Amino acid sequence: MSGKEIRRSMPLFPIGTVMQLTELTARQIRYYEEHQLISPARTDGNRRLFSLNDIDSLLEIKDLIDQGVNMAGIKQLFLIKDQQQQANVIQQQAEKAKQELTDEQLRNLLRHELQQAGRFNRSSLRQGDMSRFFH
Amino acid sequence: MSGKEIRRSMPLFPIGTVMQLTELTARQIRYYEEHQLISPARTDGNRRLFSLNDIDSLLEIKDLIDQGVNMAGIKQLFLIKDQQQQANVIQQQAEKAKQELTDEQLRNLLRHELQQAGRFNRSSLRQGDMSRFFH
DNA sequence: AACGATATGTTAGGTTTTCTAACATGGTTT
DNA sequence: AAACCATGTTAGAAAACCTAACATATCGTT
Repeated sequence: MSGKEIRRSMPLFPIGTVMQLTELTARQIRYYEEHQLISPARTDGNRRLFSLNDIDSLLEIKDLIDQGVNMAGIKQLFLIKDQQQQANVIQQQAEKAKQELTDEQLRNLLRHELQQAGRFNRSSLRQGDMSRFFH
Repeated sequence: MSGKEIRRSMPLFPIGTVMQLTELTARQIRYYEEHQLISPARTDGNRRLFSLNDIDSLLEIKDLIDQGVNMAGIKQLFLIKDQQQQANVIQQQAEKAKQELTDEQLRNLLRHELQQAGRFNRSSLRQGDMSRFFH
């Protein structure tokens, strides 16, 4: 339950490993970083550490480059993808919020009804109290 | 479908990353390797590269050491665990083989029965042929 | 209490990997 | 042809890692 699991965003891999995993050269990887397509973390000693997400991005970049897309194009595509993801997150949050709100409302409703019932009971208990006929 | 996915046995992490992930010192990690509790791969330049499995093992080792188990004990525990896993694999293979055999047998049975039925039909068609009463 | 073994720390010297920065180059675009 | 883009190549420096050796604290055993 602590920070043991490996998250997709954890900086784990040195550039050498990433080179093998992606079949990109160090030069290419650094160039793509230079153009802000990725933002690998750094060690205290200034060495790059890549996450699984970074590797995914690099593989996407590689694909797109193979298809003739240039840096600017890839940047735009990534922006749009981010926006979509952002939209998805918001969508999910909204959904969740709605769900929670519905629950909340349900609880309110329930409480309200109980109170109503309570009044009812009270008034029904205090038989003979005609104050309810006056405002 | 190619070798893209990250397997638990892939050598990926340098010792520095593993140190952070496991909170073990380099000295400890190398010592455990010396005692053959792990066998990380090496780069061409002789640097250790650890897999997710290695990291799992190291976390287990850490746990066991915290519980007072020594190298020899851990080695035995790992041996037993390996044997059990091995047994499980064999068990699964047996199960699978049995399944396949059963299917095969079923097919054989079916064929056999059809042949029998065929004979039956034939014989029933060739009414008057009494050879079946002789051996 | 002394001893030896175990697990780990520490240090030293050497090698590999990675870093930045600069310049080189082949293909495109203008 | 000139400029640009993506990448290669090189050089020098720094970080990370390697092995090997020696140091040390904590044990269990004698």
